[in-house]
Amino acid sequence: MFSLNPSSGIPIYRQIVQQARFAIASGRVEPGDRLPSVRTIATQLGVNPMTVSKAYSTLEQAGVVVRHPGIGMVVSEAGGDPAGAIEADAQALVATAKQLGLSRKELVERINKQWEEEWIDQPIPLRRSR
Amino acid sequence: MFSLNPSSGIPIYRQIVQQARFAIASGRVEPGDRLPSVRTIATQLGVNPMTVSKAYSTLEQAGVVVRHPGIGMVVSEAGGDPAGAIEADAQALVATAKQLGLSRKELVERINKQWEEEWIDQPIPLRRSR
DNA sequence: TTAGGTGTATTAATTCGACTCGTACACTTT
DNA sequence: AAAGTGTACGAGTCGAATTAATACACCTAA
Repeated sequence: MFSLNPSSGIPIYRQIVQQARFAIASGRVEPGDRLPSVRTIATQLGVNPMTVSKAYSTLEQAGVVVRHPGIGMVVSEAGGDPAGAIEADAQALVATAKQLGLSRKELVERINKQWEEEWIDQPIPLRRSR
Repeated sequence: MFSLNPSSGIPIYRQIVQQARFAIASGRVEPGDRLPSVRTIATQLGVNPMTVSKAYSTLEQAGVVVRHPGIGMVVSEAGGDPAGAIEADAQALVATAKQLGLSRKELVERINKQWEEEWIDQPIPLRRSR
């Protein structure tokens, strides 16, 4: 279910997060399904359990997954509401834009522009430059 | 013209960049005006000239300012596109949104919503240019 | 020409956060 | 209990970002 791309430069725990998200988005895993245990994945990937745990914590934080003590991580009903997770970023952006005197319209334009320039994170990572 | 907030955790050179941008956005400094010399600011803030230089380089890179050899840094004609200042925030937001599987439309909606709710201290009175 | 101004290339020291891992622990199921 | 679940805590490593010291190239104005 999970695999690593060591040469990607992308942190292990993020690769796990991405792949889990992709698995859910594609329907390969459905709400109510259990994800593999921390140790299962850790052994499979040759990685420390804590690293996998960090990935799971991230997913839980995002509401993608629910922790069931003694059982494991289960995909949540909605698969997580994305809106909450971007709250902080959105807030920062709007605040800065207002300080600079940008209009709402101009800000939205900027977002649209950025949207096209930006890559979509794929399960198989790509090189990002800045 | 410039001041530092040591407890903010924001790097010195970025504080300078930010303040210069606000000064321009608010009309306190206009296109054609000269910014204080590197050493003037450095002395005033008790900082190394290179730190100020880095701020200026950043501004030049963004097209906010033009380098006049032997003279100094002068605010460019357009004063730079204010939208450039939110580049970083916009990028972060879009990246997060995409990772969460949000559509462009949904993201824009979120922004609009945030725009209504948000009102934060605005350090500097603003003036829309152009 | 030269004195005094401009910004900066180079290099190095330092800080700081992200990432990973080892270990031990609390907890639930069976 | 025994065997499974996830995790708190701490330490180690690594690299990027930040700041500084110094010396330099350049332009202006007298």
